[in-house]
Amino acid sequence: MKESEEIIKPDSQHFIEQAIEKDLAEGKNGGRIHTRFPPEPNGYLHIGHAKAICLDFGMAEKYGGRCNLRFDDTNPTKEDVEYVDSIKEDIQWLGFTWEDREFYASDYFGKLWDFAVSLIKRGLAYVDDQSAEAISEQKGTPTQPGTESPFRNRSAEESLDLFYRMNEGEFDEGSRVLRAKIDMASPNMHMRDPIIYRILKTPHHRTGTEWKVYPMYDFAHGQSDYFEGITHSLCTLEFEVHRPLYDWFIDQLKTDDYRPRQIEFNRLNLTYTVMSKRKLLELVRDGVVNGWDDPRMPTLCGLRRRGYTPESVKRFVDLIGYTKVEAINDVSLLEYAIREDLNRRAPRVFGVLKPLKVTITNYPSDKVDHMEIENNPEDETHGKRLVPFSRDIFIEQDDFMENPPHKFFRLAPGQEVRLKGAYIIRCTGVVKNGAGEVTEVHCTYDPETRSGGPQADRKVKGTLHWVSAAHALDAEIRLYDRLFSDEDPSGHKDTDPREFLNPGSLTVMKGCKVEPSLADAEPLDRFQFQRVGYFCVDYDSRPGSLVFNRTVQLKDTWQKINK
RNA sequence: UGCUCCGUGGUGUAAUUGGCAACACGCCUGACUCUGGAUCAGGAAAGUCUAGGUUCGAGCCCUAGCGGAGCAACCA
Repeated sequence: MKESEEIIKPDSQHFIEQAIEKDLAEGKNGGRIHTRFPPEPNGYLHIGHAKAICLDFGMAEKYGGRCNLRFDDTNPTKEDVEYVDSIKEDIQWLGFTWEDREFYASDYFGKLWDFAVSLIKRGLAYVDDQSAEAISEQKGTPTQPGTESPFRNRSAEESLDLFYRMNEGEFDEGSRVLRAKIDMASPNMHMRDPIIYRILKTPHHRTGTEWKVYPMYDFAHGQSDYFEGITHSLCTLEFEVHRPLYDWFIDQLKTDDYRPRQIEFNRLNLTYTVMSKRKLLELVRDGVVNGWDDPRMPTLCGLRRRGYTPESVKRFVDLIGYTKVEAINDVSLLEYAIREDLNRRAPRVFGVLKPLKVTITNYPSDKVDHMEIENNPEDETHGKRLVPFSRDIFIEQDDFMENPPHKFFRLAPGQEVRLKGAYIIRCTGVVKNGAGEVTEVHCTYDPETRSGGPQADRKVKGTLHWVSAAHALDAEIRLYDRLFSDEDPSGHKDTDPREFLNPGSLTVMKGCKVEPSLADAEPLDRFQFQRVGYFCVDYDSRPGSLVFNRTVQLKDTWQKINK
């Protein structure tokens, strides 16, 4: 009688949700929630960015707010429109939208300039004429305070004049910078009169040659947040020490109660790969992989080409959570996420990677039958398809052994197996080549055992996938393994991650045989090759020369037993 | 010899905010199965980095230590 008392325990909240709810409860920022995803357009997005994207857009969604897309394009020497487009594509692929809120830090160059001018006038910024080396030396070290620049106390008028001339192109790159005047003795290195503007004469991908000075990250990020009305600026842990500076600039800028708040969370690390843009760029540049979208890459375009679904990526991100602990997440959890998703939605088909010819000696040579086979045993609404069956078929080489070990449930001389969706066959003999290798297997079939037939329920140990030799389509199948053989390739101080590159990360299989229903498969179509794994049609695939990528193997108990 | 952050099964996270350490992945058993997949049932696995303290009671609060990470680009 107490059914209604069942305890509905809300999902536990991570620390950022807790912080947001506390801000909401305290009535901060008028109850508004506004986040932003701020990539620098200098590379392709990877799964670590997906973690940030899911948080930024996810928090906005959950609390009825908005999330802006903002390109952090303050360094024209590294950035390019090529990246802008790919970033937008990847965010959309994940299923998030920024609607019309596509912004650029470069949109604010004017406002940022005005703010810098204001700081100079208030005696809070100055132009420093020293070299990068001199400034760096005066900065001190984490354990020693810095010393003040000889230009630190020059007049606001002089700094202002110089700052204007810097932007007119009068001075060379590196000859002068604008610095915030804070505290050269601060225990926080970032507060030791940080450089906020530098001279850069490379044209900017959006503003061209309009500017000769560009704001540094620290001078652009918080202020951009402020200009956009961002309430929660979520970023990764390494920016923790930047937060006092973020707050310092906001303090100089704010005019009322509104203020954006930076909160840091742990970056995503995955086992057996590298995640820094720099290292990924090197792999691409040096041809270690075939581009940013190589299916072995942890980039979103790589995962997409590999056959990952956006849902599986989001599910994975959801599983790992957000904390402040620097963790390394197991790729096998990612693989679990894609298997879970594809198990539910991927149509089953037959694909034979290493074909072994089987002749069913008592099956008429001119007969072709069509077997009706379910597309997905998990969900009968996926319907059925017809698969041609004939006297000559291919099975997987691994599914036959002349001298099988104990517990080998597959085909062997004298043994019976079921051909999935067709008949039970018995091996009656083998044909060998000169080297003594089995090149063909002879079997007989039992017509009574046809699926749905009178003897269909007869138990046999194994069920094999197969394709009719005359009807099968040739395919190239690319098998992928981990790019690195070490769990944490960048975790070794004195060893280049490349020392751990896995030479077998790509295996190209040619002459594979797949069932004819795959003739019209298009790039990115996903299938389960039954008993083998999940596969996805590659961009290189053409009608008549199909190419598949293996997304992930099926769990394979037999393989495990054999180890 | 500084500052900031972080230490919970193998891994990633929880713990009603001071009240019986839980969940997922992985692993092991068994059942079922026309995928050695999936599914279902069960199991092993941490006593919360260490030492003190506060408290009736500490994973949670305090102190000290140990360990790890980040911080000295005119990168973000």
